[in-house]
Amino acid sequence: MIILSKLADYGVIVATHLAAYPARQVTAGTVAIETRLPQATVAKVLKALAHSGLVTAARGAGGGYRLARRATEISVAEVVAAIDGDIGLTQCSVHVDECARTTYCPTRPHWAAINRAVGEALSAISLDAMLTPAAFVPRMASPAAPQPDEPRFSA
Amino acid sequence: MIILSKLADYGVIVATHLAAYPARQVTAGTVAIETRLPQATVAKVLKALAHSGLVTAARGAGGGYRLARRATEISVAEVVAAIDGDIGLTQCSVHVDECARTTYCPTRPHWAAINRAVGEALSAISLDAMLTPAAFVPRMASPAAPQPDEPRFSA
DNA sequence: TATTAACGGACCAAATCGGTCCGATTTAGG
DNA sequence: CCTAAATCGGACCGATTTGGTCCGTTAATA
Repeated sequence: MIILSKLADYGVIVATHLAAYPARQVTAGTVAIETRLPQATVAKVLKALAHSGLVTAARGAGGGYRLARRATEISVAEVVAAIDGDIGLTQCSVHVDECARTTYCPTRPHWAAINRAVGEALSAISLDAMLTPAAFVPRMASPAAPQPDEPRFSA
Repeated sequence: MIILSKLADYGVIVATHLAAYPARQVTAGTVAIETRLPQATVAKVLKALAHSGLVTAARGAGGGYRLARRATEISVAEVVAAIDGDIGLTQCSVHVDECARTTYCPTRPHWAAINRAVGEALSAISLDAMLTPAAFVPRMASPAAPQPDEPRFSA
């Protein structure tokens, strides 16, 4: 299974690209070329980012986008949430009222702890951190060979 | 966005239900009734769990399913992976070869660290733990009011 | 006033997902 | 044996979501 939608993935790429040149104001078309992503899709992604306030948009000639905050102060979690919406593991996490099992489902309360962990993992890394070279990423390779029977969480 | 598919969610519910009566061998129909889930879907879920070796299946009259291991030794991560497949945040996490951006995409290596965190969160909790009362779930409620501008990771 | 570029939304094709159903196979019991 | 009970392994469909494109409108610059 893949957790992030393609759009959210693009969102992180685009936002990280903007973070690489903080002062510059760029058009959606330029970002598309530089990231080698389809331009119509990049425009859609930037619209979503602008709508959530992560980037500021300037219309008209000479307009374009730029980060609304410093790259150290925007987390991957925010970018993902801007495009895919608020993050929850299960149906009842996001749409609490629509779950008829609320009263008798024993597993439900336990998702909260896992949810926190996922959220914190996504919140802990900033766009600025995404720009640092891969060599500095902590524990990128598995310390030991993965157990064959264990589910894999690959890079 | 919702991370787990409905089927995977059902899988955890069903597996947890089996964990509640470790010695019993039950049919898919019985599990469906007791969990109040549609029986055809429960059958599908149990098939997937059996295929991955998490539960053992006995065919024929008097057959049914039971956990293959003790409830303390099966993690939520395994149940989810059995139904939704191996877990990865991005496309390039799961289908490494299909990503044309591999060579120049700066963000790619950084997903590994986040991936680990998500995987560990899902691996840390066992089916047995899912059965413990909600009052013992650590830090279920937020210690402080959530920041309005921060993405939410609700229960 | 013309050009540039974001905005807002509609729109479509494709893929995925939830859910059901059926024939084949296996086991237990009378 | 023969029948009933169950899983197994797929196929299958309808609904929803998703990825991606396009267009008219608005706003800003020169």
